[in-house]
Amino acid sequence: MLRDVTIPLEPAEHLGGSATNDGVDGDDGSHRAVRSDAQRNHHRIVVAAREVFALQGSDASMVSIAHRAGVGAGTLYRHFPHRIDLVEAVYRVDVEELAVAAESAVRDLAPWEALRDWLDSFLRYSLGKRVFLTELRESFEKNPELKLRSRERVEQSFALVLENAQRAGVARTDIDGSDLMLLVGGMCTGPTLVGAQGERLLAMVLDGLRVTP
Amino acid sequence: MLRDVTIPLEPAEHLGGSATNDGVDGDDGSHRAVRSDAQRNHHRIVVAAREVFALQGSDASMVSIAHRAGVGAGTLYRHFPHRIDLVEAVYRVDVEELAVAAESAVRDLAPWEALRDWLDSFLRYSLGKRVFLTELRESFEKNPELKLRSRERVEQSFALVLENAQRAGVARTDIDGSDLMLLVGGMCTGPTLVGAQGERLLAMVLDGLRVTP
DNA sequence: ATATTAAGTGGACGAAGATTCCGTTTACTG
DNA sequence: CAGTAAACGGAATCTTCGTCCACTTAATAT
Repeated sequence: MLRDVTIPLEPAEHLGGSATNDGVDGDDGSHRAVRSDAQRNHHRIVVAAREVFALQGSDASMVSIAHRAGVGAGTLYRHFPHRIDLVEAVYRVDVEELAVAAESAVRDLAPWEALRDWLDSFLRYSLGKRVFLTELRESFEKNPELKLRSRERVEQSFALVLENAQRAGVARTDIDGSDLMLLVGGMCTGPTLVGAQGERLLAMVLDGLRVTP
Repeated sequence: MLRDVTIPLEPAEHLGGSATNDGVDGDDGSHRAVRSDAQRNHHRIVVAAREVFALQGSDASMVSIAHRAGVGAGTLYRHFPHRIDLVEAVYRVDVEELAVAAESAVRDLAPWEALRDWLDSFLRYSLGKRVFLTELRESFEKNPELKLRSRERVEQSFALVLENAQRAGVARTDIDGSDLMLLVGGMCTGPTLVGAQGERLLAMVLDGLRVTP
């Protein structure tokens, strides 16, 4: 996938950042366009990072990523001031897919089935994207003030499917989306999780979630 | 496997590694007793670590702990070859308390109440001992082969209260102690957990856990 | 007491990684 | 083509982990 869906790029003005200006020149008009080599390097770094993360896990060093991308450390840090920025760039597409899946589930399925199916998608996703969830968790742990876009996007999806089920009267109303994300996300980032175990636990959580008839 | 019941609280032994020469070796006969300064330093390091962890959180450096204990880095590493060994030593008492609480709950309460109460204790404990759970999780993530005694002790407690309820027919039988620990522990190590949220989620988990009448 | 000796000590040291700094290069613009 | 700001890259710095080893000391033997 080289040219992916044009993700609505945001002004990117959260703290310190403005790092992930994704190659596309926003026609502000007042300043120069983004240089072509910068665009190219940005892309190469993301690709290299994806490869290295897949290969070495989440303890890959920044310099090794820079080296594989064929750029210097300074260049990497110019584009991604913090490690988490790079991680977010790598997994942006996946997160977007999850969010879209939540929306289609809500649109196409009955409320309870939408909730169940999307949680199941999330679970299967987690099993493959442990690196991402781990990194996310760790940066958030280190600095809870940090607003992580991908995190918020996922939280929105949790809220979407849950509130949809709550409005339909099939899910208990004393918990909210971030509660549920804490529970399911926490279990999915557990280092010991294996496939069948996740399904068992998810079934139990769904039983606890369903409104008692 | 039977495990030796640790009668004394502060024998100067090493954890981890392969040398599981545990506790006060009674009649090895051939070697010297533990030197008094070694014993003293062991204790001072644990005390210093407790203070530093409480003060700086889990990202406290080993050298800063060594310095506060008034010993060199080498001494610290002699006593605690890995960071997790130190963490376990610091929180050993707390873990033991939890385990004892599980046993008394099972002894003194009805099965379901024992399960509920102990999970609640675990939750309240987690809120205060975030450092411990985080460290535990991280070392386990880095090396899943590692056998961590405190982790096993907690897992045993989960299994105890759960299986007790299952035998009494009040808890679903398709999950086991480590499943439950993954779920509840995962949620408790979440960086965003706050008091009321934990209680809400725990109530839900208990609903999902209770056998449907 | 004193000598012996193995265990214990502490800080210097090297590896490794994160992040910054800055002289040089390069792609746009006029 | 020249001017310029942006981007580059890698050397330099900083921090922490963990090891090593020459020296010290407490327990034991004499």
